[in-house]
Amino acid sequence: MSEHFSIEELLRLTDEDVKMSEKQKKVVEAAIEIFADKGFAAASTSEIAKKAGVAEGTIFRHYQTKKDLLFAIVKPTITKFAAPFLVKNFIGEISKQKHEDPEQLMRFILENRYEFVKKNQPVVKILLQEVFFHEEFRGEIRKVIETHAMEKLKELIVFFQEKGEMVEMPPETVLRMIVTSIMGFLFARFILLPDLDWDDEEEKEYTIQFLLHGLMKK
Amino acid sequence: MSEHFSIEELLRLTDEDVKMSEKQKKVVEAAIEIFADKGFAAASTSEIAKKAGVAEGTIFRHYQTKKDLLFAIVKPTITKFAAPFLVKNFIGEISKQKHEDPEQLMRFILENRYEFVKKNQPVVKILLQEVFFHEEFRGEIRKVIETHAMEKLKELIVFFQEKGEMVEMPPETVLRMIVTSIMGFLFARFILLPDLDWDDEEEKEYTIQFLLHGLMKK
Amino acid sequence: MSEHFSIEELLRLTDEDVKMSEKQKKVVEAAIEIFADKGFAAASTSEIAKKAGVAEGTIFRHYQTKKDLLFAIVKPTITKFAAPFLVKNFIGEISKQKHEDPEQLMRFILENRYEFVKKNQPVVKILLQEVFFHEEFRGEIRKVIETHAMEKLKELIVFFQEKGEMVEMPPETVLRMIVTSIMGFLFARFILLPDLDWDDEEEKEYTIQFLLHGLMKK
Amino acid sequence: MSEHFSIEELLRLTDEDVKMSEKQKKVVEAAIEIFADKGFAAASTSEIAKKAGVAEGTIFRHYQTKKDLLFAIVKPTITKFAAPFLVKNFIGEISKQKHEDPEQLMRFILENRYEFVKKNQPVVKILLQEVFFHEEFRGEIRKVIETHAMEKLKELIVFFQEKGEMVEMPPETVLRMIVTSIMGFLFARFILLPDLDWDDEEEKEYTIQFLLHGLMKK
DNA sequence: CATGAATGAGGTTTCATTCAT
DNA sequence: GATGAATGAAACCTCATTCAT
Repeated sequence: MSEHFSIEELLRLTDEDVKMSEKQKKVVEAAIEIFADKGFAAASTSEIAKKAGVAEGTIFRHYQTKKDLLFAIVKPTITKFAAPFLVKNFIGEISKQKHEDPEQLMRFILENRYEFVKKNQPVVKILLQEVFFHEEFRGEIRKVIETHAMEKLKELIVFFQEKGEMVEMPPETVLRMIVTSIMGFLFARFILLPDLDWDDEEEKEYTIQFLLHGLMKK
Repeated sequence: MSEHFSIEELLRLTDEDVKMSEKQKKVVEAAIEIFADKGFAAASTSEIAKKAGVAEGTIFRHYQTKKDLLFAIVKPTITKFAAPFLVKNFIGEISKQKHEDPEQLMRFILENRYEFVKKNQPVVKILLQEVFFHEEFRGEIRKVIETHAMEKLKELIVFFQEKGEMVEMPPETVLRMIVTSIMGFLFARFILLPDLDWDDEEEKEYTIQFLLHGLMKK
Repeated sequence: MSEHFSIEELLRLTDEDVKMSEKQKKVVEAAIEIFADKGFAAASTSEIAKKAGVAEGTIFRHYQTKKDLLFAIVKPTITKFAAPFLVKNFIGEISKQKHEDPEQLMRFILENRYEFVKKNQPVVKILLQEVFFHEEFRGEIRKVIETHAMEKLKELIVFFQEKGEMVEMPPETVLRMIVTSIMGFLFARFILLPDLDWDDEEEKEYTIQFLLHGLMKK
Repeated sequence: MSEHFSIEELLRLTDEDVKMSEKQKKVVEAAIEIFADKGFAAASTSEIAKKAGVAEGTIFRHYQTKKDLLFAIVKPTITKFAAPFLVKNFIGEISKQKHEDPEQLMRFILENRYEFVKKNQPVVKILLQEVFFHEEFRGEIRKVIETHAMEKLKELIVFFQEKGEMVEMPPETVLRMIVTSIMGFLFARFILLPDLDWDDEEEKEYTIQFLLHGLMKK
């Protein structure tokens, strides 16, 4: 992938929605709702068709199989979820401006992914549910996340550790703590207990505090 | 219930559902394997029967529906997962002996649940996969965990906070950090990346360190 | 069959209940109830076993197949239903004593069969339901009724007609009117509308009146 | 509903459910044949499909359950069976033209229902067989027959009785005699002994004679 | 492009019957 | 004699997918 895509361009790129007919959009919307609700395997194409207000056959005009429909929905989200880390320039930019301050980095990541999950709740839910069952997803995630993003982040962690600001743990472990804490918050907030009465700003702040205390030296 | 059950006794107790015939055991084993592998909805009873080496009808002699089979497998695990927190005396004991030392408590919980998940990997995986789709599971978890265990733990947290040893956050939030960090580790270790080359003792130690740094005052 | 059986002997004969073990009796009782309720084909042996309080296998120790159980229940009733007409002596007796008076004959038949159906409601219901589906029943009925009873009754009808007391119709047709009227009453009374508030004596009287008016000359 | 429907129009009307595809018609035909032959519970959808020359799934595209198929076949017949009594004007008409003559009325009913049963033998057989097992049928019959038709007929009977032409019995009882005699004839003729060598015109005439003698004064 | 009837493989479940205990 | 676990065929029904219109 070229290194010169802007984020905007990247997102536009993965938003293939643009080329969709009205009916196709309806199909995707209905499928998202039903997949999120009862899971891929328990969802039936006829139910999707009914909810979308199209004929059963119409789905298969756009997606050769039910699985293709799932992939068309979830795969762009995998990419978009990793997007901020993907474009090397972007991380480069970040690290230049903000690496002085690991706190800033963590705040940025949390805030950023919070917004993303908030906006894409159902698809993220589908991804979480189905990642167990589809090697393709795990492969995609591995490819996208590990290869591109992790390296950069690990470099940053090592960089902070060498500056003496961050605790001495294997960078993979540090990464695990960060991801675990952030995803744990988002998971509790949006997936597990979305009906609780959350004070989002406060919880975000606590999560950052916890990470900083847990990972920063002194 | 008598107050003098040890954990060992309790676990043996809940295991004593085991008035199972040979064939029934085979069915349960096969079902666990297949449910864990492809998920409840995508698993077929005929496949389970074949793997168990029994006739398909045999499954339904013991479990009225496929769902009943799932529940029979998963529900005891929910209880057992919460068992260490359930017996009031046990927590009482802990808090008496160890409340001087929150570190001891966290070590205990982590070690304890680590062993549990290690021993029950497939069923825990099934639970994680299916908790999205079966309100019964969420209800059971809510009943078992929140009602009994959480109260006790929250009290402990408040107790530590009042002693000035623990950071000032809502106890629910502290709990979320603890659970998130421990479960995040276990999830990465056993479910998401079980094939990585983990140094378990080291990772457990880091996780504890992270929690202590993140949550303890000074 | 010998001509010297008394009715009592005949009934005792067909009441094989005598040789039944306690469990077998329970099975038959349960089967009657369930067959009458949901029909033979929709009744399951396991349901019968449960209601009878015996093991599933026990049924098949006494009756080789489910169909055998049905036959064991219904066939004696076919015989018993026709019993009053079967024993030649009996009809001979009747005709000697009562042929002066066809009214007496009709009253006797109606009263007699009324008591029988009343006492054997569920089995009669089963017979009516299943006669459509089992040639064996139709064969049995044909054998028992037509061969033995009908001839005698037709003779009687011809006898009355020759005496100028009864309308001139084919005796089969007269028989149809009698059977139809009596069975129609019993069917409405016990099977179709058993919950209505019947004045049985009155309705029996009307039925006799109707038959007499309809079939007697003058 | 307009008051000007003739019976012919009405029957055509209820037949106009017939927006059936070729295959659907085949399914219904096959189902009628098999239901009539072995009863609803003992008929299998796979047998119906085979006889209809369609895939088994095709049945369930048109009828959600096997029971729905049964109802789709039988319910219109219940309505049609009662149709001649349903249209108020029709009975009104009859009573105006023919109430001078109860004989005319009975002849009309017998003739009319004779033709109907003759044309709809298998479905009527199914109805008779299944009415025992499906409360829905009994409910439908009650609704259709009792509510609409019976009242009118009872009024007529009372009318005849007041004119001194008909015997003094409760009108329900008179009705029972009429229905019993007519249905008894039709049942014997078409269901129970259809293979006998019937002289239909003669038997109809005898039935009428029997009813007239039995119910008319002098 | 869209439809929806049709398919047929496969799903879960029921059930009469057998047989070792 | 009685039990009830086990069977496996067959029941009803669902569903992704195809294709003529």
